[in-house]
Amino acid sequence: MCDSPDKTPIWKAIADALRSDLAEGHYSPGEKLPTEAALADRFGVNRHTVRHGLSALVSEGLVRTRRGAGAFVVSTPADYRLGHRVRFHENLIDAGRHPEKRVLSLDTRAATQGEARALHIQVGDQVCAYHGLLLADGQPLAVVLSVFPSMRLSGIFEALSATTSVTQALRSVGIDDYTRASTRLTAVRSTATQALLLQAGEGDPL
Amino acid sequence: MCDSPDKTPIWKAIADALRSDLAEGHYSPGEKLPTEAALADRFGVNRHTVRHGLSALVSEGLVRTRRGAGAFVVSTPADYRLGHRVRFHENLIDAGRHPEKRVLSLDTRAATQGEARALHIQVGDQVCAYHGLLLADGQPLAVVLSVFPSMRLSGIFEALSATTSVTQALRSVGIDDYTRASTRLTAVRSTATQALLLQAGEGDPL
DNA sequence: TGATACTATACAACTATACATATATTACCA
DNA sequence: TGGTAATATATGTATAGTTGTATAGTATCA
Repeated sequence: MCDSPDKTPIWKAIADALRSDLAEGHYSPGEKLPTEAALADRFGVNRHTVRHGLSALVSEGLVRTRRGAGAFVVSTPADYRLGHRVRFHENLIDAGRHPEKRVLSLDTRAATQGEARALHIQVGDQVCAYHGLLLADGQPLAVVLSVFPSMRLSGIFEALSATTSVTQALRSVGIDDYTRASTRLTAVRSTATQALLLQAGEGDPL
Repeated sequence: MCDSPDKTPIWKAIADALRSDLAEGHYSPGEKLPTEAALADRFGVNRHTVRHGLSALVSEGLVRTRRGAGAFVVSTPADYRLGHRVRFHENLIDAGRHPEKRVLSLDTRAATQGEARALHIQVGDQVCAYHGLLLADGQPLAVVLSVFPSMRLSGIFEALSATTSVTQALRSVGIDDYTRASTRLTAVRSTATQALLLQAGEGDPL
């Protein structure tokens, strides 16, 4: 009965993610895609799973592979923008809820090993850890924890300190900005990637 | 035969046995448990019975399974504490930088104690953990870890499955909708992710 | 009769590893 | 400078192992 929400194979999700990358012009024709190993690492899956996804793109004629060389873009899907106006899930979460963001704490401390590795910084380097709670209509929607390297944030901190004076008032604005800024991010690679993630199931880089 | 007046099902007994093994440190965090086949052989039962027991541990958050890889002991993270500074880091990404979002992994698992408390859900409830990396101009800006209660995300999951079924055609539309809908989530997501990471500690038993 | 618990079998999907083979890069030498 | 060999890199292929899922069957108990 309950058709399990995860029905998309990982390889297909990967194919979709790459296809959307192509459509976004992230890779131009003739350009070389990342190696299978790199992609496998990025998606946290096995190389064969990536290969499966790549082979789909190859059979679609979007990508061509050359043994020993790599995978190259042949053409970019043009029918990507065509809008079938199929409003399926327009009301997934919105439905007119207004979000709220609650700051639980903010702290400056040294980066842990994992964070350092992820951010390409030293283990001891200072990072800014933000801990917050996201609410929708008063209901907790998610706990959030972000870690930023202090170095790269120095400029931002200045901007922030300016805004911090407003404190709470800033909150909504902050959300707005963040939202807008990350909207692009989301659009860039999200649905496919998200689908992939859903399936990916913790690709811990052990 | 089963002549014994068993009141407790076999699968539960198996779960208990494994749980006590874990409690006694017989398996260290991150370590791989014996395969289902091996366990089935050891306990002299069918593989599915072992799976039933294992799934209990999984939903308890003690164990995590990866298809094709095996079952692993979840690394029990010490709850970390953040200080009480109040500052903001909201609009980091704009400032004209080129943002990128890279998905590291996505996982569905049981909520930890802290997460459950923050989200007002039960400890065992399923949550969707998203792990990503935020880049600006190609440089890693932040690691993000978000935890969402699966219940409240059911709509999104459906939406995703829907889009994947329609494949590409829906995608552009899906992205649009998704973007708008998940804008808030994204804002949340970035922060939430962190919490998870810190907890996960990302044990690198490399 | 029906529900529950377990068994049995089969297949799909993903992982892990190893090796073969083609290409790219570098080092070396004339 | 130019050509060749050696090395590293990347794809192609093969094999085996593991989890996920689906289906069907049997035994027990209420």
